[in-house]
Amino acid sequence: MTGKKNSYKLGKIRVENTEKILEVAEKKFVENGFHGASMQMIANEAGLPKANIHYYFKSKEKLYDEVLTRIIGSWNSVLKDITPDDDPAEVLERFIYKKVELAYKFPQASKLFALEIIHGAPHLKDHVRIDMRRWVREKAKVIQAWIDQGKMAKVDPVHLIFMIWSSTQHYADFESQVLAIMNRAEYEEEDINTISEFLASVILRGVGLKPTGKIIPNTRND
Amino acid sequence: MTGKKNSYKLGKIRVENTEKILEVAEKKFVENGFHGASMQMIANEAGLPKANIHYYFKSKEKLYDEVLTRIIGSWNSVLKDITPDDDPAEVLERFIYKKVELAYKFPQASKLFALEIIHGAPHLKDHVRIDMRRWVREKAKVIQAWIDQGKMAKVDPVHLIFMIWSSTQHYADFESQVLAIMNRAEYEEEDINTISEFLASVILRGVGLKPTGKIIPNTRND
DNA sequence: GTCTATACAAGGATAGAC
DNA sequence: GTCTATCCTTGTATAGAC
Repeated sequence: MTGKKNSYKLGKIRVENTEKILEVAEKKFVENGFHGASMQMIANEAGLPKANIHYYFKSKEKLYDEVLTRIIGSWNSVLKDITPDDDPAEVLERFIYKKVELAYKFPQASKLFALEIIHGAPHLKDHVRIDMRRWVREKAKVIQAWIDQGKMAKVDPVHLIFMIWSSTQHYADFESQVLAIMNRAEYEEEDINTISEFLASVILRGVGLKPTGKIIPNTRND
Repeated sequence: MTGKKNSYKLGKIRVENTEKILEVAEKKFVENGFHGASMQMIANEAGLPKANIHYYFKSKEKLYDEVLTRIIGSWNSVLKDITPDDDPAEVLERFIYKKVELAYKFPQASKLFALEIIHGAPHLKDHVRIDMRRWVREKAKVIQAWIDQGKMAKVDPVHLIFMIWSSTQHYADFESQVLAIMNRAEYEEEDINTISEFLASVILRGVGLKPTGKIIPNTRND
């Protein structure tokens, strides 16, 4: 029983430490890039000796991979099940609001992913690429069905998805530029509503739809 | 005269070498990040001994700064003079086409700038920030004038500028993701036209305008 | 102006004591 | 499971020969 209690306690420390390390590592990788972030920096900020980081994660690469994997894993929730019978205005509006919310809540995650893609996605596993392609293909097919039913304007569904991705993520990835131009220290809840409404209104009208106005900001809409 | 001829010849070598170094450095910084790109790599690919890079550029930081400065300097051409009397549809359409063209022609430049901003813009000089803010304010003022004249829908001009930036730059910065999803090895001229037309059509309609159709792809429109 | 050789620091990783 | 001390590589930068 002592053994069990012991391993439980140690297990708890393990979980807490790895959690702390991953959190700090994400921040440091975003701020300084993969090579710019040193294990020493991460260890210091996590309040652990450098060797412990290597104990929990075999190498810097593995640590980075783990950070990246967790980020990607947390994204499979958006736009889960949509069908040709759904209302495109509602679905697209919800998609835009959700993406802006994610950009606001997890800007670091968005940034790290952006860095990875800009560098040519050297750490992205093949299955992720395939999953992403399938995800886009599926959603594009539904959008195309809406177009064929005359529910919305004839536009390329894939480029529409890119447009929603880029215009929403911009507020996370280019945060420092956006804030500098808007002369702000940081985003406020109000900005998030303004941004969501702006993007939803322009994009929906742009594809021949009308914003529903059904979405209540800052609540669960998923 | 010999002296003059000599310094001329040497000057020519200097220009050619610095040019080559800057070109290679830009590529390496984009691929590997600031810390990931070593002076050795850059020297090798430029076909020069490492010490020569230090001879032309005092330090790695200075080299990076120079690369960044040149990129920013090459961007002041877009949307130069616009006035409240101009036709918003024409101006915005030209803006979108121009930005897509830049993303296609200089993807590395776009990527390096994106990396810099994502990292919090630690190397961006204050005057650049100020210039950017002024640029946006000026253009926003003109757009607001168009709105006040009833020429286009009531939308926030600053967010509209962000939207055009983000959706166009996406094709450069997220190139690897876009190409993977589109199942392509690289962009072709045709893609550029498709993208420009898509973005112009959705954004213009989104702000209550009609695409003019005046722009002839792949020609000078500036 | 160019390049070889080298100084010096930083970083990733591990051995081994606790 | 934790941490100190250390190894070894790599990287920036420069001195000094040509």
